[in-house]
Amino acid sequence: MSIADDFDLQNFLPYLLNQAAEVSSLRFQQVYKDRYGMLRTEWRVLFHLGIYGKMTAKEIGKRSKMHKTKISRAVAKLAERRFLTRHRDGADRRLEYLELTEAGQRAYRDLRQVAMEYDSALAARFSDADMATLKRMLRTLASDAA
Amino acid sequence: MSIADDFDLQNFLPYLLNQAAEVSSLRFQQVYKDRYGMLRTEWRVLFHLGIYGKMTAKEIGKRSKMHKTKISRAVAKLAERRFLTRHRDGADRRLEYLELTEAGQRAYRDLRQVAMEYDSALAARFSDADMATLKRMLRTLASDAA
DNA sequence: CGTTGTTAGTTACAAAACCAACTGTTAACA
DNA sequence: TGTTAACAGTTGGTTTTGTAACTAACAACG
Repeated sequence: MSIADDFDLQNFLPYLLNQAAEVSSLRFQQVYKDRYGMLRTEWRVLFHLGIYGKMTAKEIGKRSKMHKTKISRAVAKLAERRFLTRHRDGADRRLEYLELTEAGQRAYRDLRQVAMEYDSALAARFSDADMATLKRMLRTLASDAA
Repeated sequence: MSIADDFDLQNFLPYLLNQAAEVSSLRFQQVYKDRYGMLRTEWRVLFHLGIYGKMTAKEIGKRSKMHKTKISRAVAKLAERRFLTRHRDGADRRLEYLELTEAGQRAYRDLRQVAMEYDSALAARFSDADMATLKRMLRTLASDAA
């Protein structure tokens, strides 16, 4: 009972997912951290704006599932560093449109390149079929844990 | 360039892994948090001791890849709640053996049951072959990001 | 209009994580 | 032995996150 239980942590999916996520995030983190002093929340906001263009904090929240306070702080940091600008909506003055500056777009394109190369390096360790299976399953798991 | 870029965040493996990990951890977190007021670090330490039996903080660190300060604080909390006991090694007095108390083992067995049921529920959404592929790939990714 | 409810976003405070320096102990080896 | 290095584990101070309450603006409906 107290020694050598047969439950295996390495087979417990949430644990395994966390380990894989942590390890695989590390190298990319080093780049956006060392190169731009960004946090995870910040590169995510940067990427959302880089990919989809101008949008509000609310929309970023819906797409990324990040909490609005995290987004608010990430936006403040990115604005302070002149990576994005904020524009109030004329009709509904609660809304604020966020848009990358030239500097923000340069940072985005730079990091996007790193991300793509890193993703390819990770994918190279597996067959195309396995990668497709993996991504499909991860998307299912991410969309809602049964 | 600024609008509708073609990079897809949902295909960037580190991002996708994080999303899946976060969502799939949530339900289990609710149980150990609501039922025992534990943190993630604490259930991990509890499980390591429940599964492998008596060991030192150092060994837990090696197996779990958690930083020693996290482990130290989790152990302190678990000891305070009488879920584990600490015994100095007679020969090398730097070492401290950690072992679950009866209460600790009860908590472990309770949570292990929850974990197993949750894992089964997650697995039920996929074929056995796909689950095997998923776990194999996650283990590869967790062991070292190329 | 005016009250009540809802929404977008921010701020304040507490909880947790991170990093570096620390204590106490053993090992290495001149 | 004596000195220096290495190791197990802890503590302190800062950063980051989480939670809840807040402000400012709009909407619904009497």
